[in-house]
Parts: sequence; structure tokens; C-alpha cells
Amino acid sequence: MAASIPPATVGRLVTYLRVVDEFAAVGVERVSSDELGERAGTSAFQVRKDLATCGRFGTRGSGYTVATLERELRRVLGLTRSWPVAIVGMGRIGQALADYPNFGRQDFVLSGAFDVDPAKVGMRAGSLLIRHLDDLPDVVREHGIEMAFLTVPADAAQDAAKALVGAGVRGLLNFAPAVIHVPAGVFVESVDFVGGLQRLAFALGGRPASTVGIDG
Amino acid sequence: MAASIPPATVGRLVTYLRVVDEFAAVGVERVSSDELGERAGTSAFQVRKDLATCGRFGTRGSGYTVATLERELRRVLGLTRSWPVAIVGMGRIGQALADYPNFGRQDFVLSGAFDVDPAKVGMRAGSLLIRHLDDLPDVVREHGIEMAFLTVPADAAQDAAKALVGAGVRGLLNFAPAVIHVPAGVFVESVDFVGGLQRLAFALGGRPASTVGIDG
DNA sequence: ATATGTGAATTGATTCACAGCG
DNA sequence: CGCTGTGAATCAATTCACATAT
Repeated sequence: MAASIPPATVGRLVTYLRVVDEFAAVGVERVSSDELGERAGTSAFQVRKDLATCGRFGTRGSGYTVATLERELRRVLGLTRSWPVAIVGMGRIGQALADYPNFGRQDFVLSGAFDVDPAKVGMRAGSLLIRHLDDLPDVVREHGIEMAFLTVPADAAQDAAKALVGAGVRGLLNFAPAVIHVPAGVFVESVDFVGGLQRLAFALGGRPASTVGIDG
Repeated sequence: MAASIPPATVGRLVTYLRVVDEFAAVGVERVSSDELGERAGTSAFQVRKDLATCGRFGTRGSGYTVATLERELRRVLGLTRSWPVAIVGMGRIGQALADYPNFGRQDFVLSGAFDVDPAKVGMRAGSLLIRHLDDLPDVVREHGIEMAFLTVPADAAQDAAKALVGAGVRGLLNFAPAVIHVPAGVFVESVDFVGGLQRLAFALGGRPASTVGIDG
């Protein structure tokens, strides 16, 4: 039971959940793998394979019930509970995240904001009071925090990650352009926008521009 | 010549460039695939395979010259020129990006900031004057902009993408939690932090915690 | 000797065709 | 019939072993 789900599939399940929510928001009750694939930017084959990997959610001949699919996707992804999240590093990006409105809707609750800069400690960011990184273990214990945004400069990222892991945090969402090393049992997802620009540079310029037409 | 490089490899080349820059910054002149792999969070096999995909950069018996590797990686990735970049959507995230200090160092130059909110148009963000989205085509032409940050709310993302493509922009770095559809010849990289949290939720909770030991 | 470059083997992911249920 | 679920086939990516160059 619950055969392990490939990472590539997990990434798409997140997209399907988003798409399903969009359908639900406009009152659609049933969708086909074709419609899901179109909206999610993949093929109907892929959708069916991915969904079948985690259970039997559809009805042959008529498709998937939006409400069922949403519930099952949330269950599979571990989104049936609320996840308290810390932000470590209250620079521009950390502050922008603290003000981001829609985490609650997604079952993530900002529960701590940290920095090492005395000028920032004590200030507010969104609904949060910025505390010193030294207080991390206490706050993690108090709020049951298991994941955190890592929004410190690249050269401070590994040390901050170490502090987080030491405090018991097991999931890091790293925004720094740096590779983070963590022990087994701890997970890092990276949000690498500098890298994103570089991958775009490759796509646009690594190969010759070749006069691609956008007609038709 | 220049056999096409697999996407998975391109992603790692970006990491290698970063690691190589770190070595260069502390004065190291030669590195082995072992050292690169360790720092980049992958195997020496993978490093050699990736680097051999785009050329013969090393010296058997002694490794890779840091300066050569940096130059070659930049060339392969299309980072030998400067890329003007626009920001579309001057909310918290767009503003944070406008203030991000280190794009210049990476050969990306912020060259335009856009929004549709009259309250924001005319204000400054970092070194940029915020202009109305209607001015996009003019500014794109004037500065030769080929890529853009897409930092608008999810429900405005597809329309903004259309405006960008219409203005001739061929590379989008999408921050919105939404799938963006673009014509052939246009590239989208997504920076999905809400999705990142959800993937972490799966990693931490989708499967039973199973008492993962961090000992040994 | 030493560490790269590369074909071969393996593993994983995607695509497909169609069986099977409604 | 229509559309899902799934084994088989194809394709891509990773791992490995070792020949090769310095």
C-alpha cells in the first residue's frame, strides 16, 4: 500500500491540485484526464499514470469528480493538516514572504521570523515579530515547526541550515543561490531564481536564435 | 557540433558554475570531479559526464583548471553577454527583486519595471522607474529585453505572459503559482515556492514519518 | 600514478495501446 | 461507447567500469 511516488510525479500532483482548485472555483464538478492535462501543461496519458500511481480516483467512462480528486490529492500530498512554517532571514525576500497573503489558504501558517541583525530583531514583518536566530529552538518547539524558508544571503545559507536542522526542522525551502548539505531525513527544496535566469539564458542564447516563428 | 544538452544537465551546469566561482573566490586554481561533485551535491561520475557533454575541459591526471572551467561554463550557458531583464508585477516580490543586489555580477541587468496599478506607476523601485504595462513594447524594443520576471498574482499571470510574448520577450521566469502557456520558441522557468512547500509537506508527511534516524 | 572521457549497463520516466469498467 | 487504469515499449538519465591521456 502507498507505493512510493516518484519525485517527478509529486511535482505534477502539486500542479494537478492547483488546476483542480481552479475548476472547483468556477463550479465544475467533473473533469477528464484530457482537460486536466491541457490545463496542467502535460498529456492526458501522464495525468492518468500519475493519478493511478496513488490510487483509483476516477470513474471509467465519465472522468474524475473534482471534489474527490481535490480531497485525495490533498491527502496524498500531506495537506490534510496545518503546517507551521518559519522564515529565517528577514531581508527583502523574507519580508516579502511574510506579507504573502495566501499561505493560509494552502494550510501553511507563518509561525516565526528570524534574523541575526540586531537592527531587525524586535521589528514586525507582516503579523510576525522578528526574533533572533538564537531563539529558534524555543520557537520551533513551541509551535511544532517542521519546515522553514531559508532566505539568508548565499554565504550564510549553510550555517543557517545547520541551525535549523539542529533545532529539529526537517524541511527547508532554500532561496539562496547555494547548495545546501543536510543529513539524511532532512529535505531541501530549492527556489533558485538566479539559476532560473541562467537556464533561460541557455535556452535563448546557448543555441542560435534560429529565427523561431510564432505564427500559426 | 554543440550536441544538444539535456535539461537535467543544464540545471547542474548552473550549479557547477556557482561552485567553480566559489573555488575561484578563495584562490583555488585546479579542481577534480570529486571535489566539484562533493560541493555540488552530486557524484563525480555525474560531473564528468555533464562536463564531457559540452566539451573537453579537463586534463587527465590532474583535473580541471578553475579559470578555464568558469570561462567554458559561461560560454555554454550563454553568459558571455549581458541580458537586460524586465520585471512585470511590482508587488512585494517584484519590489524585492528590484532591490536584489547581485544580478549585475551575474550578467543580468534590470532594465524595466511594470505594473497596471496607477498607484504604483511613476514610483521608483530600486534604480527603476515603474511604468505602465502598456509601455512594455516600447521599453522592450528600446533596451533589447529578451527575458522577464513574471511577478503578478496567479490570476493575472497568463494575461501578463501574453503581453510579454506579444512584446517580443522569449524567456519568462514565472513566480506565480500557475501554469503559463506560451507558443513554441518561448521558454518558461518557474519558481514555485508554494509548490515547494507542498512538495516538502509530501516528503515530511505524505509518507509515514517512519522514525528516520539521523544517527550513523 | 592519477583523474578525465566515454561506451555499456542499469535504472527511471514517459509514451503508447488497449484491456476493463461504467 | 467513453474514459480510466495499466502493462509493454520507448526514451532519457544515471551509474559504472575502464581505456586513455598526461
